[in-house]
Amino acid sequence: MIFSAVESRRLYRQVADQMRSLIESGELAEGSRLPAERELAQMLGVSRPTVREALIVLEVEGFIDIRMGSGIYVNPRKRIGLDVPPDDFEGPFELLRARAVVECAVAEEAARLAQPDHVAALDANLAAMAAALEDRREALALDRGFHVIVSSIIANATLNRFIGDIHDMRMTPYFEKLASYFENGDTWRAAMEEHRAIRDAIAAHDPAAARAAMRAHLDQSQIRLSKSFEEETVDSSIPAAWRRAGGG
Amino acid sequence: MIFSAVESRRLYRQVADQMRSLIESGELAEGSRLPAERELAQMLGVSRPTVREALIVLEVEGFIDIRMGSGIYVNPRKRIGLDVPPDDFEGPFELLRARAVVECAVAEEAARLAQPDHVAALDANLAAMAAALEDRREALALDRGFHVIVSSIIANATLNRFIGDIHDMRMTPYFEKLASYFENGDTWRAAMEEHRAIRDAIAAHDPAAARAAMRAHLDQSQIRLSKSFEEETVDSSIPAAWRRAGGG
DNA sequence: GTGGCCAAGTGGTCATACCAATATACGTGT
DNA sequence: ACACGTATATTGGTATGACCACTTGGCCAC
Repeated sequence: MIFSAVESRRLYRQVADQMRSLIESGELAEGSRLPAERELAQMLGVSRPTVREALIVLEVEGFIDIRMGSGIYVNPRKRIGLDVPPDDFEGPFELLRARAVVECAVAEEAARLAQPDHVAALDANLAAMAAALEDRREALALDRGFHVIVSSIIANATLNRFIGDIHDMRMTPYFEKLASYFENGDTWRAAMEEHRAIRDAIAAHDPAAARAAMRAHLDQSQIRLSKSFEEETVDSSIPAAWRRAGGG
Repeated sequence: MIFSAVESRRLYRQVADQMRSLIESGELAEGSRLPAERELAQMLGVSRPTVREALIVLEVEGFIDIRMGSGIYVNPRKRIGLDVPPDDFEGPFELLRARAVVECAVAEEAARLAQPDHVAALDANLAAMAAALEDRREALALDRGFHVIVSSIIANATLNRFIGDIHDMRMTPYFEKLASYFENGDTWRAAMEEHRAIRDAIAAHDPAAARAAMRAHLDQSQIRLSKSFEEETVDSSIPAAWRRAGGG
């Protein structure tokens, strides 16, 4: 394959990922003590500062507890999930299904309540997207922004938070890596056109059309995602579990 | 004071705390670039490894973005605060509206996918509820359980988590106090009957009926909640803001 | 004007040394 | 024999300096 790990070049990240896997898989029992930093450095073939940086990552994420002068201990598994919920990990297909359920209903309601300034916000978002089709980071942020704006029309903090959280999951390293496979200027352009259809339905105060447009957008997103899996089925870096489900 | 900073003796933590404050207070604008690591080290009077460790903390926490060869940039402010949501506090009416949007769609989909064991789980929940109408804690837990079971029929972890989280909010002190005003054996009995209607519609694989039944249940819940406000309008412990909105 | 090349700047990694806090072993006193 | 305190080994914390890899932007050739 042409693409290599885009971001994981940073060594301390690789070390952190490796250790996190060991903890998540249970190979490192809860409460057990890890080897000393100097030993870990030798075992992993890296320098001690690199090991330290990796350990700090895991400490901030809550996986381990570093005690000065004593050692490094594996924390008991509690609710850690900031961006790494180990057990009930949610894959992209699952996310899209959840979005289909929630955001279709949201779009329907938004079409009823939309005010002119809401439509103006959507237009501004579309204009910005048109200028950022080739910038992955910017496009992703604007995509999130569009859906958050639609949600904000309902003016319900609970729904806003949920939809914001869902999109924040796409910013995690796992999804970033996955996204690098199938996101490009063309896919963003298609997504933008689907956004425009949603905007038009909302501006026309047509609930049924808004729901349909949102549904179409998320269906197309799933199709784009599926295609990327078909093209890259050999890549073992994508967890096989992600490919299950998806429904239709 | 007796307690001193027990933990912050670690220098890189102090540095991280200091920088985090600057970002949160807005003194470091979003998107702006920080000085180079070497300069920061000199400015703060610490070594470069210490600065790096502090920066890694902030990166994992999501405050900054470190780009190799380019620099360190302040991330746009997203939802970072997990335990301090005083601003966009969500009242019970807002919660019910969010539930109406999401759970109606969920019930509709659940009616399509329900299996016999799902219906059996709902029946077991109803039977337990019938025996716990006078036990507030137990009834509340069973109510949560019913809605989680309905959600679980769709087998989508994201939705399950969202609905579970929403119901968990009702366990907070604010809601507990509020609930004590209007929850009693009669209200729980009414809720149980509405649950039964939802169960019947799901068992009959009737999506439209399931949606309607869920809608009716949440509408009735809102009416029960409103009634409690009418009766207790003198109680200042209930934030006035909660009374706004609610729709219908 | 355009394109490619190169060099300055920046984060990433390494090696080593020493300091500070903790844990353990040992020896002394009771 | 037991309790306590000190000495020492172990381990994390910080510092210094060097070099590598990547990004960026300007310069130069075309």
